[in-house]
Amino acid sequence: MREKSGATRRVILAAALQLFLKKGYKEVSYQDLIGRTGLSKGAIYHHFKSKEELLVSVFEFLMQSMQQPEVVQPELKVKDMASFRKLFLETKQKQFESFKKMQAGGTLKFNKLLFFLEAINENEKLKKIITELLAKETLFLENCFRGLKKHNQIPRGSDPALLAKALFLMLQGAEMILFFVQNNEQMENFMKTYDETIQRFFTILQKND
Amino acid sequence: MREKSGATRRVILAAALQLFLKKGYKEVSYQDLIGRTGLSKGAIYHHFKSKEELLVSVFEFLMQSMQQPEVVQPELKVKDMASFRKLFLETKQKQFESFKKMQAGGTLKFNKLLFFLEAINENEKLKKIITELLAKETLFLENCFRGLKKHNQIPRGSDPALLAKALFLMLQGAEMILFFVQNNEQMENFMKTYDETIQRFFTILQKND
Amino acid sequence: MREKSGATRRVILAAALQLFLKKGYKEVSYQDLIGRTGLSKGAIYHHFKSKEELLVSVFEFLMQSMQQPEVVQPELKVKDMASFRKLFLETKQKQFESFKKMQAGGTLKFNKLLFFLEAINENEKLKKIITELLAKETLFLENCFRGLKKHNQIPRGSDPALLAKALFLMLQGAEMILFFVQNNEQMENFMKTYDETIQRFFTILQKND
Amino acid sequence: MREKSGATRRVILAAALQLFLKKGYKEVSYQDLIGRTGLSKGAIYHHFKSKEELLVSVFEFLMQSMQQPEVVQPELKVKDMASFRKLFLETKQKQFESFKKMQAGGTLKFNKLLFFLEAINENEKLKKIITELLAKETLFLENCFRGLKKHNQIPRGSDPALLAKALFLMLQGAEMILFFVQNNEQMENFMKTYDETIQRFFTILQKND
DNA sequence: AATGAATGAGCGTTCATTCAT
DNA sequence: AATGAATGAACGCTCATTCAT
Repeated sequence: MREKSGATRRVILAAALQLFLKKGYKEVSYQDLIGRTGLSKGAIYHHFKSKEELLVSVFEFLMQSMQQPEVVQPELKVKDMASFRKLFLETKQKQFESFKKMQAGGTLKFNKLLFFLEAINENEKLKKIITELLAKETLFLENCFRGLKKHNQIPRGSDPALLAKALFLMLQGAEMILFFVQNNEQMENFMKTYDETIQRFFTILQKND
Repeated sequence: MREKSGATRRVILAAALQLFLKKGYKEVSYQDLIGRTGLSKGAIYHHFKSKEELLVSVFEFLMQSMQQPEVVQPELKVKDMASFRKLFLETKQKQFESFKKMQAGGTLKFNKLLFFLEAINENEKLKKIITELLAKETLFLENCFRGLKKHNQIPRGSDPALLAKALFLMLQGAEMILFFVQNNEQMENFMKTYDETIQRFFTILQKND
Repeated sequence: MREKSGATRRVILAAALQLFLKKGYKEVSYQDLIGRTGLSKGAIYHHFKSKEELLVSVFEFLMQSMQQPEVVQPELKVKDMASFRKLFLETKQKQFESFKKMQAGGTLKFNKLLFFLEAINENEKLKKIITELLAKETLFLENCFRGLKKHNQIPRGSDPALLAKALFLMLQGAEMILFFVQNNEQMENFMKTYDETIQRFFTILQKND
Repeated sequence: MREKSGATRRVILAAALQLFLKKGYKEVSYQDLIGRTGLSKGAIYHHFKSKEELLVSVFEFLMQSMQQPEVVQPELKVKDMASFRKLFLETKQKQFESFKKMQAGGTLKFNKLLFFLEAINENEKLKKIITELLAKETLFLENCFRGLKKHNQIPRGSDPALLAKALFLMLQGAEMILFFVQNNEQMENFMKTYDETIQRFFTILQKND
């Protein structure tokens, strides 16, 4: 039965995404892709004319799920640390779930960091995409802090942008440490780490009120 | 004689280190190593019986230079933010320089992150080494904060361990972003980023005194 | 309807001819054919059931244009060297032009020799076609020499068949050298070479009158 | 047993030469080379770092045998048509034999023409080598005609250079026809063709004395 | 201690061809 | 008549590793 309407394309993308995140881009061979898709080499090449093109497509595919879900005016939703935590963790949870759906049952091994670094090395264009993603995440945090400020939940004179930047870096650092330390990354570990980091940040922030 | 043998070993290690940091472990071939050392394939195999063994050796070799130089009692040296910044940056600077010396004239392309991630994927043992290195860095920061606390430079009731952890994560996050954004990593970029991050951290810490 | 079908067939033939002459048979892929015709793989296979069948068809198609245009009784038209040259060059010119028309605007890259050799290797039947073509060219020359003989333009006792064979070989040799030496074969180069070769031949022939 | 002193290299060259002449450059795969040499793919790549480098090396290897054997002053040896024929055929014979020796027992399938054309297409440098080879052959013929002229064996006023050029083209043409017509090229066929062509040429030359 | 010849598995990619639609 | 999805063999080439010298 000849597939239509991009179904095969999506099968390849999902398989490639899982494999790339598990083993890294370089380490994934067409043999692996064949094994996981059940398709022939030729079929894969029919849809993506090179491994690099596949990488770029997978990347864009991934970005759809990594995208900060469109949170409408976080500055209105965040009133205190509790609502901040709630919103942030819910948002991340949604990300993971939309990502999980993409995986279509594959194991969620999630070595995002290695994959991103390799992707950047391979194709300049992907660097820009990642940079934009990171900027969006920072902006999201900034808006949250704006909400907090309005409710006097952060020290007077604090700059939401600065706080956002700081927390963002901490979150990134924490995530990175996870990649170094964990072997079988699970969503729960990430969520726990995010939560701890946010709490740590607020502890510091409020220590001297 | 023995001396000479050790010398060859070191030649290989230095070449491998440069190449691993530049291209990543997987991407480096024996061909590359031959090109940079001027030695034969057999000679390299004579000193390291596999690529993985070479990786481990290079890693240990690298760790010597990455090692937090033995700073004697940082808690005695740090009195205020200025002396904190000074000590931290000087320490990092020394690290870079000892590393530069190892490179023996090679270009300092420094994709540490990719290399670390690949190394961890390749060999479990290396994960432990990295984890220890990170712990040492955190401890160093903690001792610095202890010095600050003694001089009442941080809010009363603040936990030096907590502050250390937070700053450490921010520094890691900042370093990571650098790898994503920079192309030609230079020592200067790292130093500048470290400095900015520290200053940001203190701005937040002192905002509400 | 039927017309249209024949038209597609001709589109494919023309594209294949150009490509075969430019890159050689083996080097031309269906991808190339798709690129030049704008048709799909399936469409080409619909008209020619294999690459070899396409080759044979292209070959026959080419032969129509390579065919010695039906020169009526060249022995009546050739009276001296001047009329010989004129007739021969005009005939060749017509060949080129009919061929150019076939190309439908494509660049006239004309590596006939490579194409012929590959074609022969691929399909025994084509060898016969080429052999017949060469025989026809020789016969044409022979008839010309008969005309010359009638007007006593060649040494008494000379055999027109022998002269034809000799000149034919020279022309073939000259053409071959062109393929070795030229990069971008142009009709002008061929015409010039033919002319020079004929003149050389007559110089030798008449040296001792 | 590890081979030394280029023996393996020579094995590869001889095998490649036979295969290239038999099937043409493009058509020969590393699988073919492995089959004929008994070596592994890696071994061949150890000696020639690409197929193109192998082509160039084979070409130079071939040229040693194709080289017009150093005939000392042919103009002194050639006195009449008989001695001309003798010298020319002996020289060709020597070429074939030195070439046969290179083949080391392989079948003498000799599709020189296809191989040359492909080689030229592949690598510009080889074109120059061929051109020089052809020039040398022409010069050899010219010197022979000089000898004939000295003994008044050619029409007064005839230019040895012109005669050489003409005969050379005829020989090339004759050789080319052979490639089109023959399937299993044998030395004998070539020798016979050369001889016939020379005789034809002289018949024409002397027809009108 | 050091060389470099040899191995063979595996890589990404291209190819002519088939066939359901 | 025409499309394009799918196949799988074959391609040139690189790789880490072994080993006789």
